[in-house]
Amino acid sequence: MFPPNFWNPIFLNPSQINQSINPSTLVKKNVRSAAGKTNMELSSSSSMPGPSSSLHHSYSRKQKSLGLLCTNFLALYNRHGIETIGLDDASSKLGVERRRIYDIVNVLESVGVLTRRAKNQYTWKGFAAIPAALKELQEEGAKDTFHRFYINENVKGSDDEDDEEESSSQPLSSSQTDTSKPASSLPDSSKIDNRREKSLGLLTQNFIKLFICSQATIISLDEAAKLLLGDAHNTSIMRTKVRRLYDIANVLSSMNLIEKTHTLDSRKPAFKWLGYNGEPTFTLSSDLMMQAESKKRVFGTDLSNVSVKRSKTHESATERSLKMKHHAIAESSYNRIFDAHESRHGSRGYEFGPFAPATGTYPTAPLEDSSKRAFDVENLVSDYRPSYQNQVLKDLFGHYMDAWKSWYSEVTQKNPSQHH
DNA sequence: TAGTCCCGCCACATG
DNA sequence: CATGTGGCGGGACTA
Repeated sequence: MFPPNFWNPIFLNPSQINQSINPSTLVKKNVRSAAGKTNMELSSSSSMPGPSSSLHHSYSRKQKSLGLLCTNFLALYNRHGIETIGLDDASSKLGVERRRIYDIVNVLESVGVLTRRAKNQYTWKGFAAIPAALKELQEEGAKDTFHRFYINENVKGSDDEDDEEESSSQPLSSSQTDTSKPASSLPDSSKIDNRREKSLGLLTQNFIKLFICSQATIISLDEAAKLLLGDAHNTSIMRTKVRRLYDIANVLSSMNLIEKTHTLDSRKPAFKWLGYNGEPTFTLSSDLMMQAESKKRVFGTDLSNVSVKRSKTHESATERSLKMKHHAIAESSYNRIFDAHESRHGSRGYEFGPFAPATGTYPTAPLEDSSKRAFDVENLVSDYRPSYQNQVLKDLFGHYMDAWKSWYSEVTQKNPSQHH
């Protein structure tokens, strides 16, 4: 093993974050052959490790995950004083290609955390903007066609797309968007937004609506993909859609808006909607978080997991129709959300290596008590509280640095050979 | 093996 | 035409 997030800015002092981190020193940059294939071994030479040469500890997919990147992005910008974010700045500070920044920014924007101001430039709105954004999405979903997703589960003859995005601008989209079809090229006309229809941002909003506008609390990505697509789609489309949903899920997870679990009935992996609980939560150790912050939350009772009804499939879908508005999804399932689970593999899978807190759990979200009932949109809005984050973060960084240092020295001593 | 999802080519949008 | 965006899906990595 090696320092898990070695290059991860989160383990650096905020002040150090400014000097860009350059992962490529650790991981070899991929090279694409002319043929377009990638050759990703790390390597230092042409020696090539077989595909399975696991040993190259120097590379860990996890460390490059979109979720982690998002966490770092948030750590970097979610604090006072930030009002503008430059893509190049983010890209260099986080040490990733700009392409990745777009992924993050697009979903963050769809939830209101960011707003595009100009080319290469985004305005930081902060988590405070989430409640309003969610509320809007909910209303939007409630009124428009969205419900039909729940009404007829299979088959859909005409699809339509629902959506439309932020601000309720147009009444009903109408017309276009039908060409959903296959290869048929499209009749020029309004196809321009064909692209927009498939954007990560819109997908994100629709994905969220799935939770927000229904009583479903847990949805698997496959279900989501089916719902979001008209359905009945060939595997290829589905596959692509699911890939995208993974991307989205990763960033939403790092924001703690959702969390990974699995469907009750089936063992299939799925995501649970957590909603906005008031704080960003960079998912650092809860102990630290708690101690840093005069602790206030108490572990709730845990209890079985989840209530809920899966969305789709039979009647559950039918009945509920779309009256979402308030239904308290909250009730039952809310407390355990932040406690119970998570302990297993770090929540969302990030690894904090030695930082595993004393308790051995990696928490996700400490947040304040108001966390539990997170779902009444109305309350959400009022629930927001300015963050106390700066101080906390500062403390946390200190802790992490210390932990890292000792851990690292320990490891290197045992294993002098591994540097990097 | 099934589930994840990184990575970067390249089409499209904009400047 | 150059640069900014970002859809897309191959296939590597993981559990």
